[in-house]
Order: sequence, then structure tokens, then C-alpha cells
Amino acid sequence: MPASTPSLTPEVLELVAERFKGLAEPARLIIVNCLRAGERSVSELVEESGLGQANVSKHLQLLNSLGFVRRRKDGLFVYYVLADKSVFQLCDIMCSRLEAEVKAKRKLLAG
Amino acid sequence: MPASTPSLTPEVLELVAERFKGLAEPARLIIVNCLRAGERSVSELVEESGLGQANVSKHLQLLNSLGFVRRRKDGLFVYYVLADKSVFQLCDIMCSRLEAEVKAKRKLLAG
DNA sequence: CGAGTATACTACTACGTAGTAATATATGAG
DNA sequence: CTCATATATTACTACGTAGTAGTATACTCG
Repeated sequence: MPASTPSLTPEVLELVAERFKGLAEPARLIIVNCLRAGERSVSELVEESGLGQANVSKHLQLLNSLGFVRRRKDGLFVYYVLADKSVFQLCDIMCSRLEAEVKAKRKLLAG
Repeated sequence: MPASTPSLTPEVLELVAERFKGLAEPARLIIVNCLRAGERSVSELVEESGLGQANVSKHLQLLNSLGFVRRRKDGLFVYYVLADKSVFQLCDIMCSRLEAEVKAKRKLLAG
């Protein structure tokens, strides 16, 4: 068994689940969506998202610990950026699934 | 704004989050992983996963309601299959992220 | 130094849900 | 019909965590 294709042991699946859980929260997806346009400070995210400051801060800690975002401190402000594009790949796949569901439901109602 | 590129409203993000939550549970990933090899009855899944029968049944209901799996009844048995390959795409992306994390941590320890 | 601001942390409540035992439903055998 | 088996459902407990108010920390300015 080569190291490049590790089997999906329960331990690995637990780590994978933990990362899915990071995106399994509307508030965090809202934050991620705000970051789509680029780097944002915490207070900017608070304003754009409409969420509370403590709440945004907590979600950002989680996203950071899972490697979805990166922090950069500049004076009083802390700026967050998306770590890479894979979040969008993930969301795109989920959205495709949603579209397929809607289409299937329409077909069912029509037929 | 064309209909093919819907904006990610809070409502849509809530649906997306709901689907991520479907995969944000080790037990469900274990079940999905068992289904990777093909169609399985509930009792086969119970045996292969080591989870309780009621538990497996409940997880399968959820996966089914989110469109990740499909049911087929045959006599006393109910067989489940993965609805499509997108679950693997999602898991693959997450695993790539994990590998990158591990690599980054090694680099950090080595440096 | 002290005052003001941005972010993080702590303690707490409320809610969702994973897991389980017991039971219900459904199908097949005799 | 009765019995046995496979799956689903219900009721319940235990645990995790989202959101929030209050507070602490860190930085800037004067």
C-alpha cells in the first residue's frame, strides 16, 4: 500500500469529517463568501455578515485552525484571507448537487 | 445576473451548509466508504461498519434525504447505493487539504 | 502614563443531534 | 394464521457547539 493512496481508516475519516464540519455552518459559509472578494478585517466581516463580533471571531479561529483561512496582523487590525481555492471547489460541487436536486424535483412534479 | 450563476444568498448557503453537515460525521463517512465498493444492504453495512442497526438506519435516512444515496427494496432487504461520484470528489479535495496540512507541519518542524 | 479601539477569550444558555434500547412495521417461511 | 428476520421509528440521554454578554488583551495616540 503506497503512502500516496492511504486507506480511509476511521481515524482519517474523523479528520475529514472534522473539516466538513468546518463548512457545515451557514454563518461560516457567509464569512467565507465575504472573503471571496479578498482580504477582510474582522470588523469588516462583522459589518458585511451582520453577525456579532465575538461570533465572527470564534468562527474565524475555527476556520483558521482547519486551514481554510490565514491571519495577518497589522496594527490594531487582523486581516483574514482564504488559504486557497479549494473551498470554492467544494461549494461548487455542493451547488451542482443542489441544482440536480431541484431539477429532479421539477421533473417529478411535471411527470 | 443569469440564472446559471445564482448569487450565494444566505438561503442558498443554508442549504449548502446542510449538505456539508451530511458529510460532517465520521459514522456517515464510514457508511459512505463501505458503499464505495458497491450496493449494500442495511445489515451488511451494520456488520462492515460496526455501528448499531438503528444508528445505521438513521444515518441512511439522512444521506438519502440529502440525495447522497438511493434505496432499493428487495424482499426483506433494503439496498443502498451512492447516488453519484461527487461524494468522492468532495472527500478527495478534503484529503488533499489534509495532506497539505501534514506537509506544512512537517516543514514547520523541520525548519 | 491613560484613553480609545480592534480583536480574542470566558462563561453561559439554548438547541441540535448522535447513539441506543425498545418497539413498530413489513416481508417471507411454514 | 404464527414465527422469524430485516428495517424503520420512537423516546430518551449525553454531548457538542452556536450565539452572546461581559471581560481581557493588544495596539495606537496624545
